[in-house]
Amino acid sequence: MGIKAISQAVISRLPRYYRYLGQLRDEGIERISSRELSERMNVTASQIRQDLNNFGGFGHQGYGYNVDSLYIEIGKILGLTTKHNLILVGAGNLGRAIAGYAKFEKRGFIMRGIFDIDESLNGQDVRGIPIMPLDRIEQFILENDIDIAVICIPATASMAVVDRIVKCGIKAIWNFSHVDLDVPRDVIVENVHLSDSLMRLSYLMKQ
Amino acid sequence: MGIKAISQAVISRLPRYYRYLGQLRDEGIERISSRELSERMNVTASQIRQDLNNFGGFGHQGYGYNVDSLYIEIGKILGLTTKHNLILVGAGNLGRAIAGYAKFEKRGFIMRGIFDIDESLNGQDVRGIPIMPLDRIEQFILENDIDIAVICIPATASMAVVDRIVKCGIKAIWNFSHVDLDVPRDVIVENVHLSDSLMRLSYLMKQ
DNA sequence: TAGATTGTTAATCGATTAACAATC
DNA sequence: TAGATTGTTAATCGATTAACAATC
Repeated sequence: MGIKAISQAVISRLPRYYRYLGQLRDEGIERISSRELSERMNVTASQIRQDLNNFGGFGHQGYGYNVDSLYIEIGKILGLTTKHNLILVGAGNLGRAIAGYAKFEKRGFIMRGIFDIDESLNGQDVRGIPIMPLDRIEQFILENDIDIAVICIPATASMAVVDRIVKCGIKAIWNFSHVDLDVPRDVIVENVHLSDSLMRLSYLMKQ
Repeated sequence: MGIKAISQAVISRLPRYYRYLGQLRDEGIERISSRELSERMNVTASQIRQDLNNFGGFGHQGYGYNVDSLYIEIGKILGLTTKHNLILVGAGNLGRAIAGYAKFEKRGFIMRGIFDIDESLNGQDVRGIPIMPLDRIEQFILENDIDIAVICIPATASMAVVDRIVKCGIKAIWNFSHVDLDVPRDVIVENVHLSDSLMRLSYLMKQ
């Protein structure tokens, strides 16, 4: 194949590069060397060059990297040029906060529908996105070409819903529930375990 | 000192161990071997034993680990036996969702006050936690022994607020804003970069 | 006791950093 | 051109896995 596997460590750093490059662009900075960027980001210049060279030679000897084009390239690598249709499962506080966050749409993530087990929410909406009863979720996924589901329901309820939506061809799950989901190998799960994060903070405070 | 530094990788795994042990306890399971736990958690038994032995020998040869006492020990290691007073900065949707999440209190994290630049929210509350104007934040931190601040405001506003609260002796920041905060070395920052997480998911979907 | 399983040392693997020839 | 900086190889460092003696 020629395509070598990219390590999780590298993948996790890509969004941060993207964020810094976006900021440099906003500041009107045209070019940057790996050394300058390394000082801003507090990493080694060597790491930046190694990371980027996993995906191609974006730099120019003696010049550095063009901020604008590197920003665009990393955006492509991250898949931000592809549109994704999302659904949210769980219209609680956290779910509503995420559905209400319009900025994701700039990056191609479009929230199409919200599902909740509480039928009394039926007919309500968040930012114009309708809240629907959970038993219509399969049909909605198939009819609206949904590929990402955001899971914001209690841990005990998650696995059952995930099993159902995976059967409909959902490709990725952004999981906010406090449980590790068991899915087929070709389904992506990205976890946001808030309580784990808070415990980590708690541990670090003791030191 | 005798205390060797614990790697970030190990620290990040601790909350997951805690979660699984809590679940085992709820299932009424009394003891577990590193091998059994490794199968549940999908890691190696060797890693589990190595990780735990950073903190002490919690197991018994020929027996394994006592679920209940290991759960308690990891809770202690994570600092969950210490009470922490929190404030929230930013009463937007995400902030309210976090303030509204009562479960953190079981782990000793008690939300004492909410601050927002929008003075019209003054007098409102979330779960009985008062929303106050931002200019009272310093006084509140000092008078209420606050050690953790949760930051849920736009990236552009974060650094200014963080500078102010760090001066009042805040020990840790749970940062939900999309920016890397620059703080003195003794202040802990734990980031929850939701957009980074979504980009990671986006990248993984392409593969 | 015999079997099971830990705690820990050694071996392996992978990721980060350093160095430098290539080259703009 | 001379200086700067990349892309990439080699060296180092750290984390994970394997192995096994200790021991319950």
